[in-house]
Amino acid sequence: MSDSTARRPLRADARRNYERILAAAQEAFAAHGAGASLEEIARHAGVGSATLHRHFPSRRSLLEVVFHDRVEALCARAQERAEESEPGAALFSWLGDFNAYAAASRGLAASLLHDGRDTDLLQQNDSCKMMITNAAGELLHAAQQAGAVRPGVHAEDLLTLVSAISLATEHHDDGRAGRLLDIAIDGIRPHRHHRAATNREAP
Amino acid sequence: MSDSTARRPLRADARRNYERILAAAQEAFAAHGAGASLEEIARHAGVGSATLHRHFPSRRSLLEVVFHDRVEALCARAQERAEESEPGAALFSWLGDFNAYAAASRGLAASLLHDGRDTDLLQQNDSCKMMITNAAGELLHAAQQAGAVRPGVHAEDLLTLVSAISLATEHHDDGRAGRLLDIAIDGIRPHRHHRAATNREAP
DNA sequence: GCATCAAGTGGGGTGGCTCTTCGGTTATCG
DNA sequence: CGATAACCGAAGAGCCACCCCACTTGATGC
Repeated sequence: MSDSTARRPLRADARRNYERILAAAQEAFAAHGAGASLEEIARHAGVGSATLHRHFPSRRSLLEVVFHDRVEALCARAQERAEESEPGAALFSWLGDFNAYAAASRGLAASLLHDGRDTDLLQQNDSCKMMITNAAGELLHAAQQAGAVRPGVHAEDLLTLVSAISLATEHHDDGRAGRLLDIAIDGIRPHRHHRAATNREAP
Repeated sequence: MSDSTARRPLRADARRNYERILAAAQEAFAAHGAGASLEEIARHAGVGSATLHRHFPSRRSLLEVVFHDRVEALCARAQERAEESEPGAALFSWLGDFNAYAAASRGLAASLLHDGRDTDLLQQNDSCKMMITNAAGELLHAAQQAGAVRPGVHAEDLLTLVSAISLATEHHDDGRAGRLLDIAIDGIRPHRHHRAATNREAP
């Protein structure tokens, strides 16, 4: 194994500041979204902005750590869903979980879509995105095996879609997110025969 | 009718600057998205930033005018689609048009989702959003009448969904936008009888 | 205990952004 | 051609992310 988490014991005050920044960031992102002021976070944590930038070289790296625990819980939830339901239902209800998590912690969806322009070239450490993609991928694969989802759909596409929905509905308090998610879920269900081109069923 | 377009003849140099700013903005938004620097736009237009802010009090108002022509064309396209195809096909192909337009002019999708936080309270002049919502609404209504789209879907929801897809896929050059759009379209189609839970069609 | 010193810190600087103010310029009209 | 109101942009206020460097402090060996 690599020594990624404990490269060097990290001095006590440094660790303390690290945690303070994290707490302040969690609060700020929840209150003002993923674009919250980093300087404000540093101020609220009682450290200089230089300290924040040393611990977290980019806004993205901060988001990554802040959301890590939550993402881990979400992935664990995927496991539970897989065990307690049949594949199709497991995937669909987990997508609901995802949406709920994204709504509860603003900025998560934006962070997952990650616009690419932030870190420009280094994109190896987007562990959150990878964790979720993997979790979604397993549920999706099982659902496809069971015939509850049609084969053409890929995990990344699905994740992009629900992230996009969560991001777009972040500011609407009506049930829009749920309705759009339902549309998306119906959209990945298998086609039932595609009967004829035009249907002329009079209601 | 009101005198909205010609309240007062507008001095010649003012009109000239107005057009220059618009041209520079079009270019900048296309190059850097809806968040492009206003100062950079002013610089590139050869005017002071004060002039830009006088003509366009908010970023949103600038986006509105820049995209107005394009949006008008898109709405006209909706009319054409309605006349040349049956209702369902008209809506679905127009959604493709929408996506193509959004991809061609970056920032349009972001502008339509408009996050709300920009102008905060005054939202009466989002004419672009209204024009598109109306155009989509007509196509949608016709499609629902014809039974090609299920009744529960609302125009605003549909617009939010496709805007979200366009925005999320803005940075991906693979066919992701098209695939997600297909999912969305399948998602608004009427359920076909809901026959049994699992289908067992052997191909 | 205490001296040593690298790891860690934050004040302050740089440059960029949005948006406003205000004295000077200029198109327009009598 | 002169008056005047419309129009202009340089300069500045108040944000922001990010960086440099002299100073502080926790860890460690004696």
